[in-house]
Order: sequence, then structure tokens, then C-alpha cells
Amino acid sequence: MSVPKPTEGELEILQVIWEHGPSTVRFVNDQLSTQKKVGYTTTLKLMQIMADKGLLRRDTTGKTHIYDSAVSQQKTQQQLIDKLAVTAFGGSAMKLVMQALGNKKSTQKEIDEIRAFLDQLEGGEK
Amino acid sequence: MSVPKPTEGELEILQVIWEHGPSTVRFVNDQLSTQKKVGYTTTLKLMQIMADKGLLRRDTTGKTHIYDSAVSQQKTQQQLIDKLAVTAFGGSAMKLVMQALGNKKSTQKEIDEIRAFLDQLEGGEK
DNA sequence: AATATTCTACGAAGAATTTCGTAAAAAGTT
DNA sequence: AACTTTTTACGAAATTCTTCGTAGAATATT
Repeated sequence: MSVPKPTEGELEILQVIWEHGPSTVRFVNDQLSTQKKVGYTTTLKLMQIMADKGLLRRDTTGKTHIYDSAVSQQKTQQQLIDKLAVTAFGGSAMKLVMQALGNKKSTQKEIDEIRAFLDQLEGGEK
Repeated sequence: MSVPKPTEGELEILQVIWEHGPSTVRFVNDQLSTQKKVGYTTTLKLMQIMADKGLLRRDTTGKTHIYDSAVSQQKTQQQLIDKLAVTAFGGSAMKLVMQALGNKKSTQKEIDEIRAFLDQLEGGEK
């Protein structure tokens, strides 16, 4: 297999890196620590494992290693959506979308955004 | 905590029960077996655990126990979407929806469905 | 009634994930 | 240079999830 689906803990790390770009373990751990209690070596270990798996790339030239994402945010998100669609929505991404829209107090602005997005989808069809 | 988030294996079982209603272990196992190889006692054990967790209810009056879902399909699906939104979309369900719509070759019919759904959302606002 | 089949209960092995302690290397400080 | 801090490496414990073997109870079959 190529790159495995990230686990939940791994996703938390990916999100930090997707948002802030290449980061040190220290930085990622600081970010995670604002959300939950987590030891430094725990984060380190996870990131090392992720590098082994191919989820992260690391630059070991400097004193402190710099980790960067080796997977695209969009591809990963799509992978997770597809997985959820299969495991919880009988394979229907549309049902998933409906559910996400339905049980959500969407603002008028959001609804308009979706409409615009749909228009765009129709326009750019191939 | 009340009812925990179902695991992947548990979701497969829930889907069978959501679709077919109250079921025996035998039936659920037969259904799962059409998708993947799985031992009878494996399914049994999982369903027993799910009953302990509060994901399933069971009727033990008869010879063979009958299991029914103790969690609503819709609530569970929403729970999973919310979780995915948080762990992979920075908490934004809208981003999740966009992604789901975007990287999906949506048919015209599906797009129209979503539009109708949005109209309905606006109409039934409180 | 004896035999065979089906089902539940139990426990435990296996696998994947998460956590962290300890030690050594590297860098910074006094 | 000696000391402190930071970082990496390693391994293993703890947790959660999954799988299944075995035994015994319940039911059905011959």
C-alpha cells in the first residue's frame, strides 16, 4: 500500500502542520497542548512513526528536525470523507452531505456559499 | 460519558441493524460475511460488547437473542460528521461539505437535489 | 434418549494505537 | 570546561480494538 490512512492522533498533528507549515516537534506539541494534555515524547514518537509511514517528511540537517506534511490536505480529507461515506452512509456521499447540512444551523451566508459553489460546479463541468 | 462513538467494526454491525431492524447474531454475521470474511464468534463478541456499551439493546427472552440498535442512525451519523469536521476540517462542517461536493463527480440530478434541499432549509428556518 | 447442531459465555491472543520513561547526543549557558 | 537544557532514539507499558478457540447450555434431529 502507498500511504496509510492517518489515525486520529496523527490527524491532529497533520492539522497543525497543514495550518502552520513545516514545524518542529516542540511547536507541534505546544499547539496540541493548547487542546489537550500530551507529553513531548508522545508527540515526538508519533511524528517519528508518521515519518516512517510516509505521512510526514523530515529534514534532519539542522540541530532540530523539521517535519513537513508528505500528504496533501485535500487528498487526505477526501480519503476520510470517502471512508465515512462507506462506513456510515452506505457509500453515499450525497447522504453524508445532506446530513451535514441538515443537522446544522446553517447561516444564510453559508447557504448562499453552497449555492455559489454549486453554480461553479455546474459551470466547470467537463 | 453516555454512549461512546462506535468503532469501525461496530458501525458495520449498526448499518446492518439500521437497515434490517432487530436481528440475531446469525443474521448480522451472514450479512457481514457477504462483504468480508468474519467468524461467527467474532460478530457475537462484538455485539455483546456493543450491548455493554449501550450501542445495542438485546432481548434475551427467546432461545436466540435479538439485538436492536439503541442509538439513532441520524444522531450517530451526525456525531461522526462532527468528529470528522473537528479532526480533519478545523471544526468547519461547511468545509467538509464543500470538499465532499467538490471532489465528487456530482450528477446534475444530485446538484438539483442539494438545491432543493437548501431551499427547504431556508423555508423551514426558526 | 442419544446425537448433532446452534448459540451464548468467557477468556485470551493478536494487532493497532497511544503514551511515556530513560538514556544518550547535541546545543546552549555560566 | 562543567553544568543545564533541549532534542532524538529506543523500547516497552498501557489502551483500545479485533479476532477466535473452547466449553457449556439450549435446542433440534435421529
